Amino acid sequence: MTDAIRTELERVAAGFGADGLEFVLERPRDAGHGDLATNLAMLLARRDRTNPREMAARVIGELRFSPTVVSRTEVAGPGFINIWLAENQLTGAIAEILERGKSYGRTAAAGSLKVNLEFVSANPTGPLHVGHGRGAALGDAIASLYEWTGHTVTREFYINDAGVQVDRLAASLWARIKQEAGLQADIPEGGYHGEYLRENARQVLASEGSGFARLPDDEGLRRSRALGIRMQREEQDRDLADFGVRFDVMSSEQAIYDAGRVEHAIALLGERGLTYEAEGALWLRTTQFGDDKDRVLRKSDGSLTYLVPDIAYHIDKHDRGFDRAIDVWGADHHGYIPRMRAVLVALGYAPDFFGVELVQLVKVLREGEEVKMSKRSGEFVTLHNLVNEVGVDAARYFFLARKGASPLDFDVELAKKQTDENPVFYVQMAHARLSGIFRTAERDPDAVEGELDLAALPAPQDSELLKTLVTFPEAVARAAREREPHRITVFLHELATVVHGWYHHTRAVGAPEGPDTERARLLLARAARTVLANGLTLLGITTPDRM
RNA sequence: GCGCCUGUAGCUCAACUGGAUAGAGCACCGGCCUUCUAAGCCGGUGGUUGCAGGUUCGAGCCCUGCCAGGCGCGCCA
Repeated sequence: MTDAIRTELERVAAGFGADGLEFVLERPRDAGHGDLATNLAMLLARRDRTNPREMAARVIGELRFSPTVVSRTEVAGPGFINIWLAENQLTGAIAEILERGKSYGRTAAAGSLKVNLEFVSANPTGPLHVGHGRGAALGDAIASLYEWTGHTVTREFYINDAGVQVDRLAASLWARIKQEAGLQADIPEGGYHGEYLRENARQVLASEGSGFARLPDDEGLRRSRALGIRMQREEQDRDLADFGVRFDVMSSEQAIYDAGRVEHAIALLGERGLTYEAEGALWLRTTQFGDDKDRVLRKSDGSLTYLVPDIAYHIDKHDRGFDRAIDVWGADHHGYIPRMRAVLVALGYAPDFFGVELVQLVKVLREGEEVKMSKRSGEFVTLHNLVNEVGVDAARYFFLARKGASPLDFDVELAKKQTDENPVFYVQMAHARLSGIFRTAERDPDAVEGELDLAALPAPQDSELLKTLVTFPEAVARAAREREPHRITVFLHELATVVHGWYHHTRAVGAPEGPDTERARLLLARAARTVLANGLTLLGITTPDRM
């Protein structure tokens, strides 16, 4: 809706010799400041060191808006240009919601990108915990935001099935198997002590036979490794599926080794002159590309550092033709970003090819007390338990209610509450109430059609709702641009507030203002229900019709 | 010691790439059910945006220096 206005402002800006100037066109907080406002004139005045209000007047003099688009403009405050839309703009915007339905809010990107979004990527050494859940919710929502703005997304999970961690898993499981069979064995240093491995051990003995525990250590370890990875992977996949997260591609570190891509990566870096030998090790010159020290690729004992398969993996993503590789990482890995970026820049990839979204820790609170997590001892809050307790909708909403970089307090009691204190219920309730209107009217909401008659919507709550609805596509676009899904939860909460106020103060079915108003309010209710549903669906949250 | 993140109402957080009078929820106080879901609505109390400077028409946002918290700084992953 604002495209035509932006285009005209850009034309005038170009006339002032400010082609491509990045000005803001936004909906002011204060309704008295118009439907839209721009700081264009203030930016021009700054450039020319002239009076911003005079510049605003000159800009307005150059603007040629159709009266069917803009009804009025004014200079305001320090030099803002406030713009009032023609009424039929709002009618048209609502018509667009009704027409586009489930796809309202989707926009086509100027240049459609092929995006790889890697998230969760947990070691296959134990159950997913709440931190993984936050990463899963965030990654999935960012992926959806890219899709909603016209890009193609591959959701990808990287399985670290080749490193030291899975060696420890194998040794730990092997020890548990022996223990379950009544033999003497200890969990090794740095191993996994969780109860889940005892259970896995019993499963192995049940399926493979009790003789399994008496295999020679090398064979027992080898087979424990494969079985352990498989069992952990299956459990993780089940937890993710229960959480509503689906991956397009599961990549395996081992497979990258097996395909020779790791050695290939070292060779490639060598060819580019990016490596050197020193102190018996092979080093990578990451300092030339923004890292604060060079990094070892091959240790003096001949083994590779974990950096190498990660490099190979990111080269692989590039080779698969992605324009963007976005990784969702735990915040404790942030020190790792400069070296990975340095490598990819060194290889000549575009600077914005690689991006990282950091996820801060989740603190789980129960009755005001922190539930402590310790992976080493195996006592931690699993995603599975959390979802069982509070449900997928609440878990997703809570994980997405804050930007990823902020630490999150997850109040289990609040998430379970079925009252308006709980934001997810508050938002879903708005949707359910709108659905209730159509039950009362005995109408299928999608069958309510016709042109919206603004004159039949006299209540201030009517116009507030109208104006809130049409900002949804911009909210989506911005959330996508910033990779910040929390902007959608903020929008949804605001919209829900407006819906509840509208619902309370006005009546659709049997509207006292008459049948024209009833017709218009049913259309408005349908549009509001659509937008709420689209926002919730984007975040992977259900849209109940009754609660 | 160095780097990254964070610091906004009693608590949890927003704030549209530097805009107009910093906003929500919870908590607290006071109202509202003959009404499509009171699982809701309306109003009120509550702020030196950690501190001190700087940049400019304008700073919660940018710069500098402090303070506090978290994370990281390995030929571990």
